[in-house]
Amino acid sequence: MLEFRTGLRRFVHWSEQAAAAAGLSPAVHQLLLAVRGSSTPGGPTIGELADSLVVKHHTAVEAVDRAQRAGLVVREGDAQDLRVVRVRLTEAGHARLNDLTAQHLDELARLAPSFAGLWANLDSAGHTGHTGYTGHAEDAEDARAAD
Amino acid sequence: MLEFRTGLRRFVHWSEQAAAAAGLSPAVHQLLLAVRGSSTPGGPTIGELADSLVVKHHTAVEAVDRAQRAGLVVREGDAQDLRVVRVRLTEAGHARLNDLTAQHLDELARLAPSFAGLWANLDSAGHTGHTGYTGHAEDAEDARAAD
DNA sequence: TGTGTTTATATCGTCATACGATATGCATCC
DNA sequence: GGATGCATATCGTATGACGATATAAACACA
Repeated sequence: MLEFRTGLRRFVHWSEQAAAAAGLSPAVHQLLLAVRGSSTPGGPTIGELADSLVVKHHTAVEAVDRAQRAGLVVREGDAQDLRVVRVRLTEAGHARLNDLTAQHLDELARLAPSFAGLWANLDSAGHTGHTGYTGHAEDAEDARAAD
Repeated sequence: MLEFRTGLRRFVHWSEQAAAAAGLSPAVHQLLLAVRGSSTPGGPTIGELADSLVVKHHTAVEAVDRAQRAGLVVREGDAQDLRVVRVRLTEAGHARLNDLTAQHLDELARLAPSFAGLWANLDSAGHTGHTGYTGHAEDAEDARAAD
């Protein structure tokens, strides 16, 4: 489990470094990914982005602010519902993102095999008596091993 | 890929909520896990912890400071090398951590199946022509799909 | 033994980012 | 056509990460 956590951290950390090297803050990078990954016609709304990034909407607002200031996305008002704002990638945004995506696919391909093994372990660990949370510290040694 | 990222985020976010509910800041929670997970006899050093958490050593120092102030770990000087400090969990630290670990195993067991599927996809995506990073934005559509 | 280099830990100031509380404007529904 | 609710935006605050820097012990070696 510690191994799993550390592996995850290493990937996230690596990803942030790569983004920084391309001149993107981690948050903006994630935002661009979320915008590109959206399947909503006309582009995602702020609320959808917040959901996708698992943050509150005002956090998404700030990320869009920064990305827009950097010229990577644009806000576009929705014609139907004047409350909603749709976010679209600019050409610059696309270009910046494509550079990073290729690198990420490579890195993930490199990591996937080791992670797959860890998942298998976690999966079986989950079926060996830990499915009932008691709130007590009855089996510290067992927990430590699993972790 | 966006799905993968979002899933990861959801897990991390969930984990932070669970830690907060137990009165632990995310950083301290991760620190306790790293201390417990260490196999170094006598307990991990600050440097080992920093490595395990994938942060700079002064970031680990701060986390240990906070955890120590909360009574969850103690610093112990090394007898051999007077420069190094070893970190050990207190009883309170163990107790707090055990509460959380049981929950985490449950949650991971719940998530493992869906993640396993995503890994399989990523694994194959990595072997279909993306192993050479060109630095150009030649195949935006392909990248978007993979992401 | 003395001096320079490396290693481990700690301190300081700063920055990015997330949050809660709150505000504003538009939509929708009796 | 008010009441109610939702999408977006603003403000102040807290956490946590970093680079630069400091201190002290260990080590290397003349």
